[in-house]
Amino acid sequence: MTLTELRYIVAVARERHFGRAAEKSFVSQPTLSVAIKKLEDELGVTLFERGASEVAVTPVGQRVIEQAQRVLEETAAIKQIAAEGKDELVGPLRFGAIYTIGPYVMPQLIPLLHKRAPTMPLLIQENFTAKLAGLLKNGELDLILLSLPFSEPGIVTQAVYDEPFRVVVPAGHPWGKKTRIPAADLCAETLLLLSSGNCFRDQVLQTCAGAKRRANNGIQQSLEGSSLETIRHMVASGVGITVLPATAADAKTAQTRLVAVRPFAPPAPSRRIALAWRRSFPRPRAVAAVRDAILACSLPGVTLLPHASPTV
Amino acid sequence: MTLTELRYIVAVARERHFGRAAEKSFVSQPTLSVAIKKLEDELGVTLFERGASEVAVTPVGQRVIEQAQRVLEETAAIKQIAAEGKDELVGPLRFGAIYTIGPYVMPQLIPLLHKRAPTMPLLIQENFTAKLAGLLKNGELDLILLSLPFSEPGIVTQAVYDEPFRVVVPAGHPWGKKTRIPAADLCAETLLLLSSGNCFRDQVLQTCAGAKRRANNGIQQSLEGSSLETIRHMVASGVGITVLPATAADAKTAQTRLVAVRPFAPPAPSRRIALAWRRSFPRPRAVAAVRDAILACSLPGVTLLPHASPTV
DNA sequence: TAAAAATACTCCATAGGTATTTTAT
DNA sequence: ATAAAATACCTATGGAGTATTTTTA
Repeated sequence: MTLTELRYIVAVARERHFGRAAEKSFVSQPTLSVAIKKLEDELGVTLFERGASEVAVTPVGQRVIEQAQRVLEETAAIKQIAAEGKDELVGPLRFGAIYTIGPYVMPQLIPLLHKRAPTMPLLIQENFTAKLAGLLKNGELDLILLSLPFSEPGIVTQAVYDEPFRVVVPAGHPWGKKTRIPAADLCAETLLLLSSGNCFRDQVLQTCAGAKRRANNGIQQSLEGSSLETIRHMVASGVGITVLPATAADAKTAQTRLVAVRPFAPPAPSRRIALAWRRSFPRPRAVAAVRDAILACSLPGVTLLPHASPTV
Repeated sequence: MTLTELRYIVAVARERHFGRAAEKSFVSQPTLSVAIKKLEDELGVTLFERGASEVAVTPVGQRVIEQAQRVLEETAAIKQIAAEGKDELVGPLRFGAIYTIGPYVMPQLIPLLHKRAPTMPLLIQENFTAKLAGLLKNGELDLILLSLPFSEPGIVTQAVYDEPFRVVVPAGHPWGKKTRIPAADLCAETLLLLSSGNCFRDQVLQTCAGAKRRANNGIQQSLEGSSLETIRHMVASGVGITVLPATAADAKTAQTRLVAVRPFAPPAPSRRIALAWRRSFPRPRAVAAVRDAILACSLPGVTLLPHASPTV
């Protein structure tokens, strides 16, 4: 049984005439006759009573044809569904970001993307890189925003922007008068850091480790804060100093006057932020839309990388 | 889009593995891959995300596959309907008989056929030959029982039995003592006949006309009765004599003692009763079942013709 | 005789197979 | 290195065509 055969019997039932039905079906009359005979043989029933100059539908034929019409309608619905799903910017996109990016990008990104792709709601989740990577791989997330380096089999990444680190000290701290802070200077200070599991923590430690090698010094102490915002509060209250990504450091908050934000002296440490998705994820245009929207956000201090190539 | 392709995507969605889905579908893995790619191209959407060692269904794919399952279910229903309609002895048979046969055959035929083919209800109708022929030709009846000769384009007839005519006279009538009545004797009598339109009336008149040619006599008078039963009542009450088919004449009724039934002298006039159906009517076994059932009825005086061939 | 469906045959598109390559783990 | 899907290529079924015959009104 084929859908074509079903279309044929419906046509004959409508026209009650093989020749006319063939015309309407854009095939020759013998094609139609043969196909219908084949279907009748397969079903083991006679669908049409062929009288000279008149074709009548048998009672079984009537029921078969009604059912055939139902099949054809449901088939048309498949095309309809596919057509609706064709636009990659339609349908929810499950989007994840690491804790140290989400709070500073999402507030700008969400309204912008909602304007650009109103039929693509974002389902957003913040978590650690490792957790997001797992969700991405098993298909519970479609796209994640994280910090490089990141490499997983089957996952494509594409850099979006570079984000320099900033030194954040309490207002009145002596460094507040310096224009640029050398990385090595940090090693002698009490640094407030995120709890382990956050990649940014490791990046800051690496920065100091790199500086340490050159300066032969060590970080004396590092208190742990649960989020960048908590850490900034801690800095504002004079507990210590910290290093924050530019988007977090430059964010305007109530504590803005209680802290001083200073850039590093070259070579300024930074992190490279990238999007990551499954190589097989079938909505490249959705990814591109998110990427373009991120690039269009005015993120303080970052260097946009609009021409970065995707990397496996 | 083909039903086979739909079966394939449903299989892959079930197995989440092309190779296993191919096995379950009894085709090779490349066959499946190619078919699914073809469908995806046709629909313009990606149905499956192929990751190494895992196949995931895309959101559109999910909806397409659910719809595909619906299509396949409806398709299975067609086979179901056909299978149910396959038995020709299932489903109503629209059956007609002329006025002069129906009342004498149906009472025996209906219960017998109900026993033999309980799933084939008879929708019965009595009428004149001409009316039944019209209904048969335009498909409002499937099968009719009538008296030959009968010839219509596209209609097949098959004789079932020969039924001799009988002379019916009031009790006490002088012919009651005769064993056999020559047809020519009728011409001098007042004959009670059916109204015109009944083929039996014409057959009786023809019988007498034939006898008349030999005997040079004419029927003096013919009163019209609306049915054979009415006519028999009229004979019983002495209004006249009549000619009835054997099944009508020999039927046991309250008037049995008030009339005498006598056979004709050879050559005994008779009528040949036949079934008629459209040449294209697709239930020959249903026709055969009715025919066999009629032959199995104990109809008084008739000569069964179990080996008569169908005639166009 | 005319009109319609069935049949005969021919052809080619394509569904399906086997062998192989590509890809990702 | 292994497992899975994709690709390449070949074959054969059968869908569709034209021409013709059969059938019936």
